[in-house]
Amino acid sequence: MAHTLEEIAKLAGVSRSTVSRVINDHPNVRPEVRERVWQVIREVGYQPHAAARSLATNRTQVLGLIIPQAVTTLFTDPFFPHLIQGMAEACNAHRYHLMLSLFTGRTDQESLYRRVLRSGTLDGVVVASTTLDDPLIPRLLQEKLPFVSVGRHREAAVSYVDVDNVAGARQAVEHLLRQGHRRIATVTGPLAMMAGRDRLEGYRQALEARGVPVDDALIAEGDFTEEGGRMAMQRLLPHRPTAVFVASDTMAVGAMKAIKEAGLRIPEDVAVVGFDDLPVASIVEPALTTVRQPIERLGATAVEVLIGLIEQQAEAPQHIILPTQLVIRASCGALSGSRGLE
Amino acid sequence: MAHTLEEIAKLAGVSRSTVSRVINDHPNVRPEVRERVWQVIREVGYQPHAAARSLATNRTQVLGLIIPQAVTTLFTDPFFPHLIQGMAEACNAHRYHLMLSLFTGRTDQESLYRRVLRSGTLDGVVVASTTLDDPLIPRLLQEKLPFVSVGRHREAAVSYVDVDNVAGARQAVEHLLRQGHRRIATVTGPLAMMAGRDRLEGYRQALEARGVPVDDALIAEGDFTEEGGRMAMQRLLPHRPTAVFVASDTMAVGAMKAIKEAGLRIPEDVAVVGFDDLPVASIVEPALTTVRQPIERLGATAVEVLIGLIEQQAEAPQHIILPTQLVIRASCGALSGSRGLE
DNA sequence: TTGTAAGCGTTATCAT
DNA sequence: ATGATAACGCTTACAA
Repeated sequence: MAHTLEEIAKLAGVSRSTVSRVINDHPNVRPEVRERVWQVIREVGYQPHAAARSLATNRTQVLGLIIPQAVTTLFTDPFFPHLIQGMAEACNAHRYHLMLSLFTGRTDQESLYRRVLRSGTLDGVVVASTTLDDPLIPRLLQEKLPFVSVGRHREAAVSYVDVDNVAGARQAVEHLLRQGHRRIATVTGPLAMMAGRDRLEGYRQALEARGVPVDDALIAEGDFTEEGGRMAMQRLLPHRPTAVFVASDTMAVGAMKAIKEAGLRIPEDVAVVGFDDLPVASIVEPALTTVRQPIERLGATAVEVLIGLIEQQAEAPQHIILPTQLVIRASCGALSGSRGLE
Repeated sequence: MAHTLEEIAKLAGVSRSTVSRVINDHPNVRPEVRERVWQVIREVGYQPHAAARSLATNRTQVLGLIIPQAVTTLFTDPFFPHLIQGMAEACNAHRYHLMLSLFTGRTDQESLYRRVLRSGTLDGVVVASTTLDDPLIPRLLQEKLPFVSVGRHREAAVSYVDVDNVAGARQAVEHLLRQGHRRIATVTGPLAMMAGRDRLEGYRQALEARGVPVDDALIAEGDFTEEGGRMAMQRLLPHRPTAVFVASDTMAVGAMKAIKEAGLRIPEDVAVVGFDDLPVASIVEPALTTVRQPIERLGATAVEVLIGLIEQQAEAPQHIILPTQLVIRASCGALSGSRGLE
């Protein structure tokens, strides 16, 4: 069933090295010989043994996606499936494989780190949604394993791929300002994550550009979960915002619940804008105005950058920022124009 | 940086074989020697080279999750993230790794099959949501690679883990019958999938047990997508059902849209029950009554069964069915009791 | 252009 | 209880 180079060689009447050359597309093989060898390979359905090859070349053709402990609960967020889908497509296209390492609750971190990072199983790693001080990053830097972060990182040496969170948030808030809103609140993401900080920064920039003072009472930190969004919104409501920019759609769903529970209408009493454009954004009522980010492209790009690093077509650090796009639906009040504030 | 057995041996003043024995917990090593070797290993942070080990043992400690082409669009369904989470946890617990193979659109199927199944990279495979005639199954059978299907399969030789779709659907429909409904429609899953068929079978059984005739006009096939659910419901509405059992929550969201678009109320005019208990079930309005399935446990169980097969603690085929649970919310009208039909 | 042979880092068999 | 030594299946100088 499982053949070896040696057998193919015998069947084709050549030596092991010649078969190897054929398989690896080396020059210096007579065309007729090459063809004969391929013939045999196809006939018997030969497939090189990955481990043996990897032992000889010190390459595995396997990339890892590492999602740190803290976010495994968030794995239910559609962000990750999209990211993975993008990564998987890019991997397939480049003939790499994708290994998934979720640092789940009871896992012994250290042993998993070692098994994953030091056993030579991975040619490179994509890390997603780390916190700013995640110990994984220095660790990776020190292992000298090629890696790319999905999400900006302050450490200059880190290669990353990200969307333009600052600009996206700024657009969202500018849109609300254009509607005439002045008391605009925000539910931020975790400020321990760059995405959380960047979206808050975009909020600030938009207000300041318009000369609207930033009021700390109108800023509440969330944790990217629905329940977190709901609780943050409850803290904001007493300060009477007329609009709120929520840093993720999932949190926005929670925020909308809080608003409705308080007996207020969306968008008449409080306009809402989210971030992500997840499917849920068009399911909720009213449909959610939000900032769309190209998550699959983010994943594909991360893989491509990583492969570039591995195959040394590029040097670390690589920094790539993808654009976002404001998607206007009913929750911001711009469609009905009913506020008449334009 | 990357040490070898040889180096550890030298540092500990023993032979390579002794170090190997220590690492693999073989008996016949003097306790003091064992301790000395571990000491060195810890000091230098040695980690065995996976490829070398795998070449010698013919084991990789890697399991594959294969999702066939047709469903990659469905990867956005929260079903997969949950499944993966369960699988990842089980893998971590048993010191296996998880490799993800999505058969994405433009992929060359055959070459990916070969690279994945015949290169010896995987000790075993979990396949998810195959269609009944998916060529992958016979292929796997023939490769003699241990594998487990998430989802029942008619081929007797196939090991599988599944939830009790028939009983779950039956419960759902029985619940509607108990509410007094008689014109109960159903939006099925794809009938090319076992889950689609089984849930339809449960629907049938419930009706027949009550002596309610099964009316084909009240059965419409969906495809597990929201839009598919909406379209199927549109076909059903002219036949005036007073209730509908939708074979997935995602489709139920679409069905609810269709009902509302037709100017009907839920549950007063049409009661709705879904299947899955995804997060969206509690987000829609009214909240969706649905059949909860233990998706993470499904994933974990699949991995455990697979490992049993690989390590030969069990013989194929293994068949495991997990129970479901009816979750009653507002969309079926049972909470308000407003239909007064009880 | 092709073949020979020496690794790659383990495990496993056999002596000792 | 420990140490040589031969695999495992491939790549890659080096020779021819």
